[in-house]
Amino acid sequence: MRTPARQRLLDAAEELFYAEGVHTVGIDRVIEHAGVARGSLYNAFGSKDELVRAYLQRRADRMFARIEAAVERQESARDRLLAIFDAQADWLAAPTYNGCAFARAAAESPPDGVAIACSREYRSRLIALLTTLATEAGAPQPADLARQLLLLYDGTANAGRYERTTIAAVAKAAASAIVELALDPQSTRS
Amino acid sequence: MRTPARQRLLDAAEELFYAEGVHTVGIDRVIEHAGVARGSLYNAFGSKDELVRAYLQRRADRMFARIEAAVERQESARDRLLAIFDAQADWLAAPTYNGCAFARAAAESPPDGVAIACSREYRSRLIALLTTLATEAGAPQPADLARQLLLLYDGTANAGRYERTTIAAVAKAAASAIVELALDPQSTRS
DNA sequence: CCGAGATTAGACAGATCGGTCTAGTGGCGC
DNA sequence: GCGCCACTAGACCGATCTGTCTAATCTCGG
Repeated sequence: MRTPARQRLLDAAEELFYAEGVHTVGIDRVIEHAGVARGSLYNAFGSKDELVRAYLQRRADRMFARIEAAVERQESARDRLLAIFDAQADWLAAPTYNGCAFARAAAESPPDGVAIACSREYRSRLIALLTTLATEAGAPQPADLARQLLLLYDGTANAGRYERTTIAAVAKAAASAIVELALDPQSTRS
Repeated sequence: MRTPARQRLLDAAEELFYAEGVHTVGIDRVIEHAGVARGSLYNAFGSKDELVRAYLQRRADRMFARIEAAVERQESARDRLLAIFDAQADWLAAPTYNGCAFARAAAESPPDGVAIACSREYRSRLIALLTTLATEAGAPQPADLARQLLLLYDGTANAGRYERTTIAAVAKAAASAIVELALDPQSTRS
């Protein structure tokens, strides 16, 4: 156990912050749940803000990796463009799902807070990925298609807080319709 | 000025809560901005939670009224179904727009908090309205279409916090595509 | 074996929070 | 004119928050 403190703190922070909100969960809750002393937190991160930043960045990396894995799992350009909704469906199926971590953290954050910055970065990464996939799928206006799909992705994450049973299927159906019309505006549906 | 206190409190609460977040803004900020004594707030509302509830309910009523007005402004069933995005475009155009008040308040709220309850109610009202409009438009599965459109509505409200310039047009285009395919699955696009 | 750095428990400070209470003031109906 | 009620200003309370500090303990490299 050479460096368990920082790791355990991150795990505890992610669990509590995501489940209950960044603002609601205090330092004491985090260190108690991590089984770590108060000083260790400030030694490792310096402030709560930095802990929040580390939590969001690690989560962004993990989510992005899973999205990319879902993309790689598909072969056709069209399926790859829709793969982000497969990853999202997995998250929605988890019993601990509680909406988009970034959207929720950003909602609590002042406009210049760390959560807003992390959300912006995550969003731009998603837009970049979706735009690339849309281009590869031959969309006439890949940037617009990417933004449309991101809207759906955002909305699904939010709606998932209220009903989690069938919303993923609804989202994917809507995404398919958008992609369909963007790629084959003139043809009939299969 | 027979009853200005409650009114001024609600106005101040809406302004501050929406701009900066329910949790961030304390009682002192609200009463200072309203120019009202501390006791008046507790005389009128009893607690901060009740002030939040009153704020969200009044906002829900106003937003819903404007959505319905936008619906009435349209004649064709298809345009009425899309009218909610016209109302949203108006909100997005306001310089003070800061995302969906309900989603943001809910993000700060514990699962059993008032904000979650208010959000649920607002969402169900929207779903009911959209389902009715989808039925009138002749959608084969009006409930699914309504949920798809609500996803887009949610996502647009969230994305509007980050880019407000052209997102409304992107959302309406996506909504049009969804409606198009839901109502005329076989025909070609106009 | 010993010393440096990480870690521990916990007291402590300063600020802010929601909420209560009191005393005084204003206007309006009767 | 008088009483009633809303309102005001502000002190006050207990809880909670982030962050600092101290002193003891543990671990591990040299």
